Amino acid sequence: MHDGVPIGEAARASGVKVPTIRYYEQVGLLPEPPRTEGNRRLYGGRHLRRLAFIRHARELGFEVEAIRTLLDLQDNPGQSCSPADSIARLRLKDVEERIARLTALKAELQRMIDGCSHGTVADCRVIEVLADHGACASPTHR
Amino acid sequence: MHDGVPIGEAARASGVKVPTIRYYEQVGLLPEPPRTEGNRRLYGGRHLRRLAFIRHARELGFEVEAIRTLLDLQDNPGQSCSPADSIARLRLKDVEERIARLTALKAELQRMIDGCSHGTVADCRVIEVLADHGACASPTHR
DNA sequence: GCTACATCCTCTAGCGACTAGAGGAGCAAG
DNA sequence: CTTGCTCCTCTAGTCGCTAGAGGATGTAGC
Repeated sequence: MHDGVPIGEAARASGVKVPTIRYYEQVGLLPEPPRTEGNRRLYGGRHLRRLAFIRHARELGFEVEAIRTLLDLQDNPGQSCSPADSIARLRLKDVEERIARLTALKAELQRMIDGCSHGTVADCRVIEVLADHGACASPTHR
Repeated sequence: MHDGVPIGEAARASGVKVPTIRYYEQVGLLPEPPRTEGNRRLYGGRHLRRLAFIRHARELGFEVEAIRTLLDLQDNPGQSCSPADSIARLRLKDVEERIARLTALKAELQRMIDGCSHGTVADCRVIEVLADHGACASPTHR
């Protein structure tokens, strides 16, 4: 029965950097852990699990505000999960939109690069396309 | 022969917001235009073309620093275009990586959402997957 | 006990690319 | 001459951290 691990070990265990952990505490995602006599944070299993949750959610691109809501839901498991569901759906929609935009960008960049004759800037396709949107395939990127 | 348009019209013409145009001037992407007696900026064709260039480059996701280089190149058209080429290639690589990551995320989010039984949080798949990375298909997202 | 060194603490400031807002001046139309 | 729009400068805020200063605490070896 020990009373917890220091922040450095929590960082190693979770893959979240030490200052980031303190930042999560500061913005209220992670509750303040107990401290040692010497004022050092001691993280127990509950904190470590919450930290893992946060990290995973951040990896999936959820914003801090969304994670706050998701954590609230996790704390009250009797509620309907539809808020969680809709947060995830919104996130999915966002990801899909990004993919679509980036795919269009990719095509445009590829066209730019493929058309480059490796001469001087004067007849560089990259510069030309940037200067003249009309020379661009997709008028609606971004 | 007129001497230029005010910033609001430049904004409408370019699709760049007024404060953003001023910001570009501040960080040195857009040269300071002449002013009227009443101290208002007046943009001529040269400025508007440069603004369009910047906008298009930003839409393609180039960073301000990269755009600075690209504009320098455009100003000296006798040089080799290989710096422009390599900036564009780096950008393409970045876009490709993002697409790959987002595609993995999309799959994970989809799985989450599809598994959601729309009951309570207690057995919500969304919350569960976030809490337990082991339940996640791709351990290497992001 | 003493020294070295790692780890921890708080606090402030910086990143990129804007965006928002305060507080005021200029200008065109009625 | 007033209304209402556009414009000006300036500062501060956004997001999610990250870096660094300056100091306290903890641990291992001698």
